[in-house]
Amino acid sequence: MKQIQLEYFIEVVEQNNFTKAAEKLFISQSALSKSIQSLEKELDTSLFTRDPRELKLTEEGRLVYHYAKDVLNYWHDRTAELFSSLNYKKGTLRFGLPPSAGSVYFSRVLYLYSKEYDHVDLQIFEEKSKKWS
Amino acid sequence: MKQIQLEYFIEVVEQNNFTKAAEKLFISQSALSKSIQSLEKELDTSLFTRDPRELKLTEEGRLVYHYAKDVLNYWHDRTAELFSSLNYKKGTLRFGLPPSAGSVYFSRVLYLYSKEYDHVDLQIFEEKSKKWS
DNA sequence: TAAAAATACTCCATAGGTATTTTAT
DNA sequence: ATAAAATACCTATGGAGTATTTTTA
Repeated sequence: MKQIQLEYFIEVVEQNNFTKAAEKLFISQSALSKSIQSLEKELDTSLFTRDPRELKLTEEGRLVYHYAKDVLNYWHDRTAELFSSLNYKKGTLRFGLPPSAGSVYFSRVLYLYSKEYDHVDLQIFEEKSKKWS
Repeated sequence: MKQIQLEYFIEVVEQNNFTKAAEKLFISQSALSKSIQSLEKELDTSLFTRDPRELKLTEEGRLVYHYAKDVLNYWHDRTAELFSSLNYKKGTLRFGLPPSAGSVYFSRVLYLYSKEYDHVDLQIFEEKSKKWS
């Protein structure tokens, strides 16, 4: 059982829809589907009842959801503590883009970055070039 | 930061020696070395002072060791709870081998199995074939 | 019949292995 | 000179992508 699978599973539960969750996660619907299937296989249970009309968590799915939130929260909190104990150079990464480009093109990268370095205060903004200082 | 890196790091600390830790982990010394290096790179710190004569944890290494023990314990405990809540078919896997073969040949497989399925009570024994029942 | 998930492939990054080199006493 | 870690190089697996098919209200 990998962290990433639990992150993905949580997003599917919260969106109650694979396709929307995949968008939020910036991965393909196919990749997400396979990831959840591998989790179900490992737990030897099914986490959702799949109708094209409605996705519903099973009883086991509910258990796994609470478990996943719990362990990931713990992991993230302790990790944040570790990074501050290490006097990790916390800081703000200022990241400017010309308005015409639109930060949407960078979303996947920024998303991945913010997951990896969630102890860094990431600010994204768009402004005319004269404002940059 | 991956679970596996933390498991490896803990073993190196507890053996105080890369080569011995690699044996315990059933991976090559090279793979272990690279794994610890990637962890050091990610944390942007060095975890050991390396002399060929003595390996010593740095101050940061000590912090990371306590962190690693903590988060992995939490992860394992919660996971064990999840598996029992799922009425996971707990049980004993009895695994017999002819004495001549020697279970040493299966050690890597068994080691990996026991890490993956640590909620299963795994018993390993060697006996003459007449005793099997 | 349409929307959503599953499947069939292809590709690539990374974890691992073996063999060899470096390092410090 | 030696023991231990690092490095060079190779391989294979798993996670991701695109395109397509299946499913059922």
